[in-house]
Amino acid sequence: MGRQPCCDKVGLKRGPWTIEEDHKLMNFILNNGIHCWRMVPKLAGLLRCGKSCRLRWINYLRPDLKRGGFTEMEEDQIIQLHSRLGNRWSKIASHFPGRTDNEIKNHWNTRIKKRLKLLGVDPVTHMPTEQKDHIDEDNNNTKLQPNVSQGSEDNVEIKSLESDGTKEMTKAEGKGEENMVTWDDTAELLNNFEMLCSQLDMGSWVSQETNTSTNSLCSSSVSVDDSSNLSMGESTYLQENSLKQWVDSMDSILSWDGFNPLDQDIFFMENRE
DNA sequence: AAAAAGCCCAACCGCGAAGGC
DNA sequence: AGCCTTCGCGGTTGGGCTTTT
Repeated sequence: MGRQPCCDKVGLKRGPWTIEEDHKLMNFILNNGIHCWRMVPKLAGLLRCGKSCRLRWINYLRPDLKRGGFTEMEEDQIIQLHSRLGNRWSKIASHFPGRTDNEIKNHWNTRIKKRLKLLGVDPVTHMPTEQKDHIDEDNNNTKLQPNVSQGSEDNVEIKSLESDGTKEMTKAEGKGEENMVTWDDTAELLNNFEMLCSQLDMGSWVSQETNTSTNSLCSSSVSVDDSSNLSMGESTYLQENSLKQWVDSMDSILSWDGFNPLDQDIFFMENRE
Protein backbone atom coordinates (compact mmCIF):
# COMPACT_ATOMS: atom_id res chain seq x y z
CA MET A 1 0.00 0.00 0.00
CA GLY A 2 1.45 3.28 -1.08
CA ARG A 3 1.71 6.50 0.72
CA GLN A 4 -1.42 8.55 0.91
CA PRO A 5 -1.46 11.63 -1.28
CA CYS A 6 -0.85 14.89 0.47
CA CYS A 7 -4.36 15.93 -0.35
CA ASP A 8 -7.39 14.82 -2.24
CA LYS A 9 -6.27 15.35 -5.80
CA VAL A 10 -9.61 14.73 -7.42
CA GLY A 11 -10.67 17.89 -9.18
CA LEU A 12 -7.50 19.73 -8.31
CA LYS A 13 -5.68 21.68 -10.93
CA ARG A 14 -2.08 20.99 -11.81
CA GLY A 15 0.51 22.50 -14.07
CA PRO A 16 1.47 26.11 -14.61
CA TRP A 17 -0.19 28.78 -12.53
CA THR A 18 -2.35 31.42 -14.17
CA ILE A 19 -2.16 35.10 -13.28
CA GLU A 20 -5.59 34.85 -11.74
CA GLU A 21 -4.46 32.06 -9.45
CA ASP A 22 -1.40 34.06 -8.52
CA HIS A 23 -3.65 37.00 -7.68
CA LYS A 24 -5.83 34.88 -5.45
CA LEU A 25 -2.94 33.30 -3.60
CA MET A 26 -1.03 36.52 -3.16
CA ASN A 27 -4.06 38.45 -2.08
CA PHE A 28 -4.98 35.82 0.43
CA ILE A 29 -1.55 35.49 1.98
CA LEU A 30 -0.91 39.20 2.12
CA ASN A 31 -4.22 39.72 3.86
CA ASN A 32 -4.21 36.75 6.14
CA GLY A 33 -0.73 35.40 6.45
CA ILE A 34 0.09 31.73 6.43
CA HIS A 35 -1.12 29.48 9.18
CA CYS A 36 -1.90 26.20 7.52
CA TRP A 37 -0.97 25.47 3.95
CA ARG A 38 -3.57 22.79 3.71
CA MET A 39 -6.31 25.34 4.29
CA VAL A 40 -4.87 28.05 2.07
CA PRO A 41 -6.27 26.82 -1.26
CA LYS A 42 -9.71 26.30 0.18
CA LEU A 43 -9.85 29.68 1.81
CA ALA A 44 -8.25 31.43 -1.13
CA GLY A 45 -10.62 29.81 -3.57
CA LEU A 46 -8.00 27.84 -5.42
CA LEU A 47 -8.29 24.39 -6.93
CA ARG A 48 -4.76 23.50 -5.89
CA CYS A 49 -3.29 21.43 -3.12
CA GLY A 50 -1.64 23.21 -0.24
CA LYS A 51 1.72 21.91 -1.23
CA SER A 52 1.43 23.45 -4.65
CA CYS A 53 0.39 26.77 -3.10
CA ARG A 54 3.33 26.71 -0.77
CA LEU A 55 5.73 26.04 -3.60
CA ARG A 56 4.27 28.76 -5.76
CA TRP A 57 4.53 31.26 -2.93
CA ILE A 58 8.05 30.34 -1.95
CA ASN A 59 9.49 30.08 -5.42
CA TYR A 60 7.63 32.79 -7.26
CA LEU A 61 5.27 35.06 -5.37
CA ARG A 62 7.16 35.81 -2.19
CA PRO A 63 7.70 39.57 -1.90
CA ASP A 64 11.37 39.37 -1.03
CA LEU A 65 12.39 37.33 -4.03
CA LYS A 66 15.31 38.56 -6.01
CA ARG A 67 14.86 38.27 -9.73
CA GLY A 68 17.44 37.97 -12.42
CA GLY A 69 20.40 35.78 -13.14
CA PHE A 70 23.16 34.90 -10.77
CA THR A 71 26.28 36.98 -10.75
CA GLU A 72 29.65 35.36 -11.02
CA MET A 73 30.26 36.22 -7.40
CA GLU A 74 27.07 34.49 -6.39
CA GLU A 75 28.06 31.47 -8.43
CA ASP A 76 31.42 31.30 -6.74
CA GLN A 77 29.79 31.54 -3.38
CA ILE A 78 27.38 28.76 -4.27
CA ILE A 79 30.32 26.58 -5.24
CA GLN A 80 31.99 27.35 -1.97
CA LEU A 81 28.93 26.58 0.08
CA HIS A 82 28.23 23.45 -1.90
CA SER A 83 31.70 22.19 -1.17
CA ARG A 84 30.89 22.46 2.51
CA LEU A 85 27.22 21.61 2.60
CA GLY A 86 26.67 19.33 -0.35
CA ASN A 87 23.23 19.25 -1.91
CA ARG A 88 21.55 20.92 1.03
CA TRP A 89 20.02 23.56 -1.15
CA SER A 90 17.87 25.15 1.47
CA LYS A 91 20.92 25.70 3.65
CA ILE A 92 22.76 27.16 0.73
CA ALA A 93 19.81 29.33 -0.21
CA SER A 94 19.69 30.74 3.31
CA HIS A 95 22.94 32.51 2.48
CA PHE A 96 21.35 34.28 -0.45
CA PRO A 97 18.58 36.64 0.53
CA GLY A 98 15.89 36.61 -2.10
CA ARG A 99 17.04 33.40 -3.73
CA THR A 100 15.17 30.12 -3.44
CA ASP A 101 16.58 26.68 -2.99
CA ASN A 102 14.89 25.63 -6.20
CA GLU A 103 16.49 28.47 -8.10
CA ILE A 104 19.93 27.65 -6.77
CA LYS A 105 19.45 23.96 -7.39
CA ASN A 106 18.41 24.61 -10.98
CA HIS A 107 21.31 26.96 -11.50
CA TRP A 108 23.70 24.42 -10.10
CA ASN A 109 22.42 21.63 -12.28
CA THR A 110 22.29 23.65 -15.48
CA ARG A 111 25.26 25.97 -15.28
CA ILE A 112 27.64 25.57 -12.39
CA LYS A 113 28.13 21.85 -12.88
CA LYS A 114 29.25 22.47 -16.42
CA ARG A 115 31.49 25.29 -15.38
CA LEU A 116 33.22 23.09 -12.82
CA LYS A 117 33.63 20.26 -15.27
CA LEU A 118 35.22 22.62 -17.74
CA LEU A 119 37.64 23.62 -15.01
CA GLY A 120 38.41 19.99 -14.37
CA VAL A 121 36.74 19.98 -11.00
CA ASP A 122 34.40 17.23 -10.01
CA PRO A 123 31.11 18.90 -9.08
CA VAL A 124 30.35 16.22 -6.52
CA THR A 125 33.61 16.05 -4.64
CA HIS A 126 34.91 19.53 -5.50
CA MET A 127 38.27 18.06 -6.22
CA PRO A 128 40.24 18.06 -9.42
CA THR A 129 39.03 15.13 -11.45
CA GLU A 130 42.39 13.36 -11.52
CA GLN A 131 43.03 13.78 -7.83
CA LYS A 132 39.55 12.62 -7.06
CA ASP A 133 40.18 9.38 -8.91
CA HIS A 134 43.39 8.90 -7.03
CA ILE A 135 41.80 9.45 -3.68
CA ASP A 136 38.92 7.18 -4.57
CA GLU A 137 41.40 4.42 -5.05
CA ASP A 138 43.22 5.14 -1.84
CA ASN A 139 40.25 5.68 0.40
CA ASN A 140 37.74 3.35 -1.00
CA ASN A 141 36.75 2.18 2.43
CA THR A 142 36.84 5.39 4.39
CA LYS A 143 33.62 6.60 5.84
CA LEU A 144 33.89 10.26 5.04
CA GLN A 145 33.16 11.32 1.51
CA PRO A 146 34.93 14.59 0.97
CA ASN A 147 31.98 16.51 -0.28
CA VAL A 148 28.58 16.08 1.11
CA SER A 149 29.47 14.58 4.43
CA GLN A 150 26.01 14.96 5.81
CA GLY A 151 26.37 16.68 9.10
CA SER A 152 29.74 18.20 8.48
CA GLU A 153 28.38 21.67 8.94
CA ASP A 154 26.61 20.62 12.07
CA ASN A 155 29.83 19.34 13.47
CA VAL A 156 31.58 22.52 12.58
CA GLU A 157 28.87 24.34 14.43
CA ILE A 158 29.53 22.25 17.47
CA LYS A 159 33.18 23.11 17.38
CA SER A 160 32.52 26.78 17.16
CA LEU A 161 30.00 26.64 19.93
CA GLU A 162 32.28 24.67 22.13
CA SER A 163 34.90 27.28 21.71
CA ASP A 164 32.44 29.70 23.24
CA GLY A 165 31.81 27.34 26.06
CA THR A 166 28.16 27.02 25.10
CA LYS A 167 27.89 23.62 23.60
CA GLU A 168 24.60 23.00 21.95
CA MET A 169 23.11 19.73 20.85
CA THR A 170 22.66 19.34 17.14
CA LYS A 171 21.28 16.69 14.90
CA ALA A 172 24.74 15.37 14.24
CA GLU A 173 25.06 14.09 17.74
CA GLY A 174 22.27 11.64 17.24
CA LYS A 175 23.42 10.29 13.94
CA GLY A 176 25.92 7.79 15.20
CA GLU A 177 29.42 7.11 14.21
CA GLU A 178 28.89 6.77 10.51
CA ASN A 179 28.49 10.48 10.07
CA MET A 180 31.09 11.63 12.50
CA VAL A 181 33.63 13.97 11.01
CA THR A 182 36.93 14.42 12.71
CA TRP A 183 38.90 17.60 12.91
CA ASP A 184 41.29 16.13 10.36
CA ASP A 185 38.38 15.59 8.04
CA THR A 186 37.27 19.15 8.46
CA ALA A 187 40.76 20.34 7.75
CA GLU A 188 40.75 18.23 4.65
CA LEU A 189 37.54 19.83 3.56
CA LEU A 190 39.01 23.25 4.08
CA ASN A 191 42.09 22.26 2.15
CA ASN A 192 39.96 21.09 -0.72
CA PHE A 193 38.07 24.32 -0.57
CA GLU A 194 41.22 26.40 -0.65
CA MET A 195 42.43 24.39 -3.58
CA LEU A 196 39.19 25.08 -5.37
CA CYS A 197 39.45 28.76 -4.56
CA SER A 198 42.85 28.97 -6.10
CA GLN A 199 41.67 27.13 -9.17
CA LEU A 200 38.76 29.45 -9.63
CA ASP A 201 40.74 32.50 -8.65
CA MET A 202 38.29 33.22 -5.91
CA GLY A 203 40.80 34.22 -3.34
CA SER A 204 40.58 37.87 -4.07
CA TRP A 205 36.94 38.26 -3.42
CA VAL A 206 36.98 35.90 -0.49
CA SER A 207 39.48 38.03 1.30
CA GLN A 208 37.56 41.07 0.26
CA GLU A 209 34.46 39.60 1.79
CA THR A 210 36.30 38.72 4.93
CA ASN A 211 37.76 42.11 5.36
CA THR A 212 34.70 44.07 4.55
CA SER A 213 32.07 44.52 7.15
CA THR A 214 29.65 46.48 5.05
CA ASN A 215 27.81 45.47 1.93
CA SER A 216 25.07 43.57 3.62
CA LEU A 217 23.53 42.30 0.42
CA CYS A 218 26.51 40.23 -0.56
CA SER A 219 27.92 39.55 2.83
CA SER A 220 26.25 36.24 3.02
CA SER A 221 29.01 34.87 5.09
CA VAL A 222 31.64 32.50 3.94
CA SER A 223 32.82 31.96 7.43
CA VAL A 224 32.05 28.71 9.08
CA ASP A 225 30.54 29.66 12.36
CA ASP A 226 27.95 32.25 11.52
CA SER A 227 26.18 30.47 8.74
CA SER A 228 23.07 29.67 10.66
CA ASN A 229 22.16 33.15 11.68
CA LEU A 230 22.67 35.05 8.55
CA SER A 231 19.22 35.02 7.17
CA MET A 232 17.98 36.12 10.57
CA GLY A 233 20.18 39.13 10.39
CA GLU A 234 19.07 40.14 7.01
CA SER A 235 17.73 43.24 8.57
CA THR A 236 14.63 45.22 8.13
CA TYR A 237 16.38 47.28 5.56
CA LEU A 238 16.62 44.39 3.17
CA GLN A 239 13.07 43.35 3.70
CA GLU A 240 11.70 46.81 3.21
CA ASN A 241 13.88 47.36 0.22
CA SER A 242 12.93 44.15 -1.47
CA LEU A 243 9.30 44.62 -0.61
CA LYS A 244 9.34 48.01 -2.25
CA GLN A 245 11.07 46.58 -5.30
CA TRP A 246 8.55 43.83 -5.42
CA VAL A 247 5.59 46.16 -5.18
CA ASP A 248 7.08 48.31 -7.89
CA SER A 249 7.67 45.36 -10.17
CA MET A 250 4.32 43.78 -9.50
CA ASP A 251 2.58 47.03 -10.29
CA SER A 252 3.97 46.80 -13.76
CA ILE A 253 3.17 43.14 -14.18
CA LEU A 254 -0.19 42.67 -12.59
CA SER A 255 -3.39 44.56 -12.64
CA TRP A 256 -4.43 45.02 -9.05
CA ASP A 257 -7.83 46.23 -10.21
CA GLY A 258 -8.88 42.64 -10.48
CA PHE A 259 -8.37 42.01 -6.80
CA ASN A 260 -11.39 41.42 -4.67
CA PRO A 261 -11.01 41.99 -1.01
CA LEU A 262 -11.33 38.75 0.83
CA ASP A 263 -13.56 38.29 3.77
CA GLN A 264 -11.82 39.58 6.81
CA ASP A 265 -13.70 37.44 9.26
CA ILE A 266 -12.02 34.12 8.71
CA PHE A 267 -12.26 33.15 12.29
CA PHE A 268 -8.97 31.46 12.90
CA MET A 269 -6.84 33.71 10.86
CA GLU A 270 -4.97 36.48 12.48
CA ASN A 271 -4.81 39.79 10.76
CA ARG A 272 -1.51 41.02 9.55
CA GLU A 273 0.26 43.10 12.05
C1' DA B 1 12.21 27.36 -43.16
C1' DA B 2 11.82 23.31 -40.65
C1' DA B 3 13.37 19.73 -37.75
C1' DA B 4 16.37 18.23 -34.12
C1' DA B 5 18.95 18.93 -30.17
C1' DG B 6 20.01 21.28 -26.14
C1' DC B 7 18.92 24.32 -22.43
C1' DC B 8 16.37 26.14 -18.73
C1' DC B 9 13.19 26.38 -15.08
C1' DA B 10 8.61 25.83 -12.94
C1' DA B 11 6.31 22.34 -10.90
C1' DC B 12 5.60 17.72 -9.18
C1' DC B 13 6.74 13.63 -6.35
C1' DG B 14 8.09 11.08 -2.50
C1' DC B 15 10.48 10.93 1.68
C1' DG B 16 11.83 12.26 6.36
C1' DA B 17 11.30 15.36 10.28
C1' DA B 18 8.57 17.61 13.54
C1' DG B 19 4.75 18.20 16.29
C1' DG B 20 0.15 17.18 18.11
C1' DC B 21 -2.95 13.95 20.01
C1' DA C 1 4.91 4.97 22.65
C1' DG C 2 2.70 5.05 18.51
C1' DC C 3 -0.09 7.00 15.05
C1' DC C 4 -1.42 10.75 12.12
C1' DT C 5 -0.99 15.17 9.89
C1' DT C 6 1.56 18.79 8.05
C1' DC C 7 5.59 20.89 6.45
C1' DG C 8 9.99 21.28 4.21
C1' DC C 9 13.52 19.36 1.44
C1' DG C 10 15.93 17.30 -2.47
C1' DG C 11 15.46 14.70 -6.73
C1' DT C 12 13.27 14.49 -10.96
C1' DT C 13 10.37 15.61 -14.86
C1' DG C 14 7.87 17.99 -18.56
C1' DG C 15 7.40 21.40 -21.62
C1' DG C 16 8.49 25.87 -23.50
C1' DC C 17 12.19 28.40 -25.49
C1' DT C 18 16.56 28.87 -27.93
C1' DT C 19 20.19 27.33 -30.73
C1' DT C 20 22.07 24.40 -34.14
C1' DT C 21 21.94 21.64 -38.24
